[in-house]
Amino acid sequence: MNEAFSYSEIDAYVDRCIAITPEERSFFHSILEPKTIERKQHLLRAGEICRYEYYVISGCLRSYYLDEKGNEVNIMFPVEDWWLGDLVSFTYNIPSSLYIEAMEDSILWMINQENKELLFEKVPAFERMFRLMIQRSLAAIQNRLYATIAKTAEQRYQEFMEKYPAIPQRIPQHHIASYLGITPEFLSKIRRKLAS
Amino acid sequence: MNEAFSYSEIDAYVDRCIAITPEERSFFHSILEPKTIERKQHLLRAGEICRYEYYVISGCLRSYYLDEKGNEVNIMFPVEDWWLGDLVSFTYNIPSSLYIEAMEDSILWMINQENKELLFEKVPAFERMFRLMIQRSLAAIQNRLYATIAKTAEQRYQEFMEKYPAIPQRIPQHHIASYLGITPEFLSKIRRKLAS
DNA sequence: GCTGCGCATTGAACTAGTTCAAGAAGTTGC
DNA sequence: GCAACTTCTTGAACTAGTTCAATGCGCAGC
Repeated sequence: MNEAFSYSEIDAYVDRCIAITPEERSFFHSILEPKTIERKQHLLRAGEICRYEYYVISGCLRSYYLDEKGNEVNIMFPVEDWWLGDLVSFTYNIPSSLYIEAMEDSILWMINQENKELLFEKVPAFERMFRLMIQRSLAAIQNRLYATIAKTAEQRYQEFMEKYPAIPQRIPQHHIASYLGITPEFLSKIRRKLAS
Repeated sequence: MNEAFSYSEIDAYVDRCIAITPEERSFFHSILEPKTIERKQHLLRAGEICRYEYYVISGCLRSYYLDEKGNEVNIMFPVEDWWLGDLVSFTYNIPSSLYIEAMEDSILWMINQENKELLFEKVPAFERMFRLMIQRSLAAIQNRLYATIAKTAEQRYQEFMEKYPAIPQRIPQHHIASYLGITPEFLSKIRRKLAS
């Protein structure tokens, strides 16, 4: 295996959530599979079943779906130290409605369903780690929903820039507009206004 | 304890998620505390720490927060067989930003943090049940976010009516407007248009 | 060093949704 | 049976955000 596949980042992630023994850690390592993906390639397409959950070692991706008019609607931009996948598709074995595209060449760990179950069985503490992870996702997406309902696009853009200052250097602006729920043209106008 | 506090609904909920032994079920019952609340009373207010998670045996509630302008923004309308609470406040022991108000006289089971941890320790299967519950919440709120970003208010209203046809009989229309992220006046206009 | 493409910007016309003020209708309290 | 309150509706003026078409700019390919 290539030395780019380091356990140190994901181990640090685990350690921030739960305490495990060296043996448990080895078992965890044994079920992780390495994955590389090139810029512009898709990790998942709508209609496919999401068979893995992914942890980003390095790189930057974009998950999105197509709305009824066929427009891409961006959901998140997973970067280093994030988990991604389509939880619903993964859990219930149903076709995903998401696309996941690499925005940069990216290096990931992945874990399949069967092994995830096996992990929960052997090391129940991981059930907690994944519960905490989902809980954080839930809190984040709740905040985003409330912002979308109750705040103007300008406020949402400013909050996005504060929360993810590094993303705009890695992701084209029209994708950020779609994430914010506005058109690229309107985002451009917001930026002009804020610049003055 | 009043006979209104029946275990049958919550037992059915548990059975749909996990398999447990009679002893485990008894232990689960032993940590449930009964709670009744009258219409217009608050179960939680912003600033308080949410010490319980609640399961609705009967009744109907409303969770909301106040936006920057002081407007109430409705989040959900928990009814029979739903869980509610402020997960973030409950988990991290931080002040909640939510209000929870009873829209009808309601009957609930509640479970506190300490006992929830104890439950996870004694019966790890419950860790799974709560993970599944959060996962479903996550999927639901994701759908709602995408609808809010990519669909018109009219579409969102129609989907709400399909998904929760019983709610409008229990909740005033202006609260539904706030849930949908629009003004009561505009919802009224949508209804007029759809009626014709 | 040109060609073509993806990306950001601009302006004008438009539409979805808001705000405010007023009025009607149903409900609750006493 | 009236008063007070809450809810829903309506219309007119307004604003946030969209759509469409055009322009310019940087940069990758050859």
